[in-house]
Amino acid sequence: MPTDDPAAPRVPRMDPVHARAWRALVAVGEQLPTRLDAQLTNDAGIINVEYAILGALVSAPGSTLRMGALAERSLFSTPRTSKAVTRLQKRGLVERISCAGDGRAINVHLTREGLRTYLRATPPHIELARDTILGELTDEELTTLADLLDRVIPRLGTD
Amino acid sequence: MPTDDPAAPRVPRMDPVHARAWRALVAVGEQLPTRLDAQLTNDAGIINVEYAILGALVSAPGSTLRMGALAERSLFSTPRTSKAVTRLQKRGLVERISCAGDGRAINVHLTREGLRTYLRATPPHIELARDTILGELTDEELTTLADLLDRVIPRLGTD
DNA sequence: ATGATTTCGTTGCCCGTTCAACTACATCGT
DNA sequence: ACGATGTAGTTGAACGGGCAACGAAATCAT
Repeated sequence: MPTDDPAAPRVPRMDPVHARAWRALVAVGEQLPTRLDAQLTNDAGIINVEYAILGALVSAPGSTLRMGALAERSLFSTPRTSKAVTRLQKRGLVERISCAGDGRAINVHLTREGLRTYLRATPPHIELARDTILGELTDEELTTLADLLDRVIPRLGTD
Repeated sequence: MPTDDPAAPRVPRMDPVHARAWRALVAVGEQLPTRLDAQLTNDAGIINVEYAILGALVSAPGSTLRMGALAERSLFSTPRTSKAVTRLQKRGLVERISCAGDGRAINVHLTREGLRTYLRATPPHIELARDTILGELTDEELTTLADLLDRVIPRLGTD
């Protein structure tokens, strides 16, 4: 009795070891961003891109960063960053300042309100990370996980 | 000289060990879905949700699954699944069959074209997984990664 | 100098996702 | 039997992201 049931045809299958890791990564990819955005929206009315931008500005000298540096740091696309900055600017959390030296460049500067929002969003964000990551994993396991992921991630960005 | 530079105020910081793992997970969450969709669109004109749906149907008895089972299996929201099925149906890859026993339920059935598309999409998908995951990691490391992620993932869906 | 090329950033269009109604059917209680 | 509650699935509005086209300023070549 060969197993060539037409309803379950022989289909190319991933190696089980790979499949397990792959499924897990995809699950993270599908669920984590949604979860993050929901939490941040709830706590501070922003989403993850915006939080990342504010965070980058907070730890930048003069609370200011050029548009491109912002995008590069956060690994976000340029249009995505630009539009996020526009949203933040409309809410007064950030301001665009044209760069003296280079007419094309734009400096993004964190306002006091922006800092306030970031400070308000951060504690629950940290809590979420703890409750999600550390909840089940030891420090050693977290380090192992980070080590492994850090070797996978660079391969995601390129062809 | 206290380090209370107004431009770099004391801000709540995540534990470095956590921070590293967290950053890595978020990076996967931001980059992997985009990458997946791009690849699948290129190879078969579908996106990941749709590929997952086709895949679930392929390994379902009778190539048929109820709407809800489809959503639950893939961890996708119900509207998302419904709309994806609509798209697949418009392209003839899937058909809706009203359930005899329960007037509310809908059975989703894979067409021959749908199977063809799935079979066309799968090999490059596997290649992508190999080139992305296995590219740098040994089988043992992949197993470790999957073990760790499988303990994190359940915590993403709740609360 | 001036035209060609490259770089920085923005915008428009299209599409997919979410969230909150909403329809339709089933089921439960009495 | 019949109204109340619950469940399956769909739909409409708002919104964010990708891609490609664009404008504007700097740089380079001759």
